Amino acid sequence: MPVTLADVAQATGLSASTVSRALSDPDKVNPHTRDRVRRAARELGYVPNQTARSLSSGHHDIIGLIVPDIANPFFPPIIKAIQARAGLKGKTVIITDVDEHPGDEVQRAQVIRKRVDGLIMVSPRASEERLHELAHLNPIVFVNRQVAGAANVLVDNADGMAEAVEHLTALGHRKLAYLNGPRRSWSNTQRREAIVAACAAQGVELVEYGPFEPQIQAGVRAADLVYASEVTAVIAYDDLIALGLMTRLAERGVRVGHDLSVIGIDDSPMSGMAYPTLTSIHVPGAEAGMTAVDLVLGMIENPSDEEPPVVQLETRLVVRGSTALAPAT
Amino acid sequence: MPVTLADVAQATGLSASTVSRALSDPDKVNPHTRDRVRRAARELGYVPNQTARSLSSGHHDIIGLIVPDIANPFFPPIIKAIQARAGLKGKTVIITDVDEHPGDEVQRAQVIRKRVDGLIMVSPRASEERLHELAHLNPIVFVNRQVAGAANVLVDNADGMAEAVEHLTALGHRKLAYLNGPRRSWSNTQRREAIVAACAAQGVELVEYGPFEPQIQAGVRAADLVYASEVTAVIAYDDLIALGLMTRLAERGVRVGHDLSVIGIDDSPMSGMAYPTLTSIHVPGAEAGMTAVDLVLGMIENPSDEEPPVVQLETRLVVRGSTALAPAT
DNA sequence: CTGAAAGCGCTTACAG
DNA sequence: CTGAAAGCGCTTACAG
Repeated sequence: MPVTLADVAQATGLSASTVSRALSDPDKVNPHTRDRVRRAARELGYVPNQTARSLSSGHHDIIGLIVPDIANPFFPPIIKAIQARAGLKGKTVIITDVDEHPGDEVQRAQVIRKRVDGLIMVSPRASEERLHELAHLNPIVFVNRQVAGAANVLVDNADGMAEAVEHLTALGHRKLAYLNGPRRSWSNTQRREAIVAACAAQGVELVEYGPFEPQIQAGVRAADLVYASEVTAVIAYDDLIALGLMTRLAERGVRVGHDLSVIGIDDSPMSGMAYPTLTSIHVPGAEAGMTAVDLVLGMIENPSDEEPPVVQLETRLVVRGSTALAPAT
Repeated sequence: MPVTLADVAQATGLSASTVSRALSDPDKVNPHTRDRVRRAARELGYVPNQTARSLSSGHHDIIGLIVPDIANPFFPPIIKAIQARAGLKGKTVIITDVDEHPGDEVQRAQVIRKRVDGLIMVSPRASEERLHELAHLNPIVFVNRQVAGAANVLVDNADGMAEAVEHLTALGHRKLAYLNGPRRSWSNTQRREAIVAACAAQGVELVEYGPFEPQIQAGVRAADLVYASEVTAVIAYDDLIALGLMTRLAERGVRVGHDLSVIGIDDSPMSGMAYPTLTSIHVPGAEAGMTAVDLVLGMIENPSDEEPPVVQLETRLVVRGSTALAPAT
């Protein structure tokens, strides 16, 4: 039923080979022939069958993207940046959401790898051991997660975290809490180590709570722990936890940005819309996504046995309304 | 390099046909043979090439999903519901985000249609005329958008809107504003007609503003118009606009849920987290998504020339903190 | 229950 | 510059 290459060949009286070339490698064909083929193709409504093309050419012009949770506002900007960048280079991206199930990450990657030319995995939750299994399948780049020996786009939490602690110190805070992200989360380990170091360096007392899932509800739970403690400032593993925290504290009569200061991480779009607006550590997600596309395309075009590239990006603090002078004691 | 069916055939001394059957249609093969094949496949690390399988079988076990904007919190729950439901039936879904470009919707659909068995389009922005072009390509179902003669999962805005106006009337509001969504948006037309009808029926005065894009920033702009007007309550095209509105009004000293009542639409996860929490009209997105999967799979399995199915789902009002008694005049 | 053969719709060396 | 042929890795009637 659908129009095939053979139909176009027949209509023009040319061979399938020539039609194929005219359409996908025009330089190898007489300009006049090329135009004739193109016109016929258009008239017949010919659309190449990508599946057949992939099978014979061995490439798909598709990049696979695996993310933990598209409902987490940290990811959409990254996904969009990746799609935009890939589109610019003529590649399509197919997205898989694994719903925060670490076990699914590797399995889903296995399933789609034969359909894609390369993979990007953003903030994977699986163990490094399991991620290693993937490193040799396709060109693959890991974003926001260090995997030894693989291509990585990493975000250095240290700067932003140091700025955050510095900011709080300058406002007179002497005792603060860190709300941990998920147990075994690589990002959380990075963030935790950065804040411990920053607090030690700046002589600030630190208490920790958690682990908490990166969800608003977890922040709501955290609020009661914070309420019962004596800290004057809180840094949360991410904006979602921070937002849940603020909501619940408001219910209990705590004025965030007055009685208590709160800092989130990710600088997601919602941070500017919360009440009060949320001071947050900006993580360059879109930039990381674009970089990942460039890396993976480079690896596809130019498969080498050299050490895979590793790119480091920086974080920085964005000050808004949720941080203020420590209350007088 | 990768292990093929032929490798497994050779290893077992069987033909490729038998190996193929043992793996994908086990009932057609001697149980003993089947086990032998499976063991060999496992040992060799054989993974079927889906591209080849698709080319010869003619199906992909993939459903294509096209959404306007994954960063809009209305969509992730729908996407997740679709993925979950499809996964249950052994299908994979590939998501395409068209970044609110109506022109891309049809084009992207054309591009992926040869790679998928069916399409789901959620809240498409393109003209009905253009959408009609797609209706005959694949099995396709349109969610949250009426396209005559095609399979539709629709959401009836009338009930929720009537409840919203009723709720405000009961609180003493007599003059309210509707913030329109995008010009030419089908949903906006539905919502607008529903509110006009509800206000007329209940004797409430209505003023309109907009069009506004479904983005927080648009709500911020809307706030100043509302501020300058004399309404005591506002219903926004969606939660994002409502949230932007609330934020900006708070900045200007208006106490939402006291001086002014605000109602959003979509009941997105953020509505419970805003301050005050946002009264919103619940739209059954997840349910719509699951229904769409069932419809499209039904159409794939059972292509008929009968009238494509149309399912209607209901909306309802969820009351939270942003609506209150009209201020005494 | 199993195998040989054709075919899915392309691409791409190889000749000419 | 163009064509005939082989091949990508499977599936699936058709025989036996």
